[in-house]
Amino acid sequence: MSETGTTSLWWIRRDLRLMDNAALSAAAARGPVIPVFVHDERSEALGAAPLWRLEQSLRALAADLEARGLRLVLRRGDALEVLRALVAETGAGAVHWGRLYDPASRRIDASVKAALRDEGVTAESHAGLLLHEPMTVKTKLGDYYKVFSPFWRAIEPLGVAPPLPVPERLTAPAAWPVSDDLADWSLSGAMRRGAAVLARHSSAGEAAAWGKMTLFVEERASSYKAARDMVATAGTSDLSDNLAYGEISPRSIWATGQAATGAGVRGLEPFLRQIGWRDFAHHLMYHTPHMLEDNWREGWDSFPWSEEAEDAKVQAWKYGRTGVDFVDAAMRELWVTGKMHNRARMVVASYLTKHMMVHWRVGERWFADQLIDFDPANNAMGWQWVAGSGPDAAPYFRVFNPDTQLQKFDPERRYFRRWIAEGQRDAPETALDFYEAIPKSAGLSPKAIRPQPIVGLKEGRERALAAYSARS
DNA sequence: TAGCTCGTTGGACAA
DNA sequence: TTTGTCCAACGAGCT
Repeated sequence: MSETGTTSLWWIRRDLRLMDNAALSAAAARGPVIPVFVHDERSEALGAAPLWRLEQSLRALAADLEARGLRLVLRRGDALEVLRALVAETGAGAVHWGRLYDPASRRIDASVKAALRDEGVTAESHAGLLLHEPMTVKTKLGDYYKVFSPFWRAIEPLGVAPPLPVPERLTAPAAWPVSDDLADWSLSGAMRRGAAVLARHSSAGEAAAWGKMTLFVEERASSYKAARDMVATAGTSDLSDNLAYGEISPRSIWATGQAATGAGVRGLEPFLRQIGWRDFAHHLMYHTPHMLEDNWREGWDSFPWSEEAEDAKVQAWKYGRTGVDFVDAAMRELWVTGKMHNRARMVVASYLTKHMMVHWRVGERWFADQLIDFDPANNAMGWQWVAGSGPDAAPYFRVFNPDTQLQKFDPERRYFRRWIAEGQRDAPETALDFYEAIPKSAGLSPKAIRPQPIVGLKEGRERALAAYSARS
């Protein structure tokens, strides 16, 4: 395209940001950039909350692009067909994008790359989702890692590549291709009533992500190690959904953490280790993609888990009506905020898979529909870790006791009161929001009486342990 | 290679 | 109330 160089498509995946974006930088270095997001419902069936959150992220990115004289081009359909059509419409000579590591995305990447190159178009994928590429981290014997600690010991000393700045020059093309209207995609449709509730509790976009990062470094990092487990305390970075959509990159987080540590801020190490866990989950998904669907350890295939997702007890779990305080509070936090405290995730997962003896897949699917920070690798690894079927060495008798956990990590019952309205005279907004988020057909009311536990803690634990030791 | 050490997140019970 | 010990015994990764 004339004197301004080659026009490139920046194909946006899970990297809705301008900073530290290798694909955007590579495109911008060649000339005009056309940012394009392809919504491909057939190859990526996102749940209700992730779709809602995607819309927020797309809006924020569109505004950021507009401020720099660019537009966000939205198209729906098969990625390769859409990109081909755009190349033809715009005369673009290159397509750049950020790599993903789930099996479906890898197949799409490979086919897009091969087809475009065949047609003489430069097609390049770039790293940026993780601290380190999953294929580059290997044990001394050349295998992939199956245990986190040695994995972390291997990558932590390596440091990470410094983040890239926002490209200085972002040039618009001579003419913009037509774009869908985001509103027509109805990404919030599946959330129904819940969308308005979620909107009160989350903030999307690159600027919001950096706001959280700064707040964390300045006010939370020093007490993170102890506070991160206290479920009623705002002790974490709260960046999980921003990370899930790539509004901030892990390399930027790493660099910010290192700089803060250098400036004397303490406590960043355990936080950066958590970013390492995110890498580890993707490392495992890359090397053992069956982890997303099936037991990572085949030995668990014979375990007598129920998979009745519509069972009344599973419904009670989903709607925070198990009668177990910690579990119910956490499941309601999920309805209202689209997130759940990490410790609470372990507790509700343990209760579902052990006390209730329901397959982790049922819980994993529910989280995939409800979490605004949904990430396939993190979600599958987390569920399999708790269930015992995953790559981890926790002994099978490790069954969380929700009551003990609540005493330990919510001794003043602030978390419980924040989310459970029943029995409170002046229930807080957060607890009442739950009734606005759930379907009216659920027929729940804050005036209801707290139910008795659907599975008692003692019997549940004993039944699970018996089933585990009988496992052939 | 064979042996050694260690493994994110726990619970129950006894002293 | 707090602290220690056992639960049951695998397998990853290193040396």
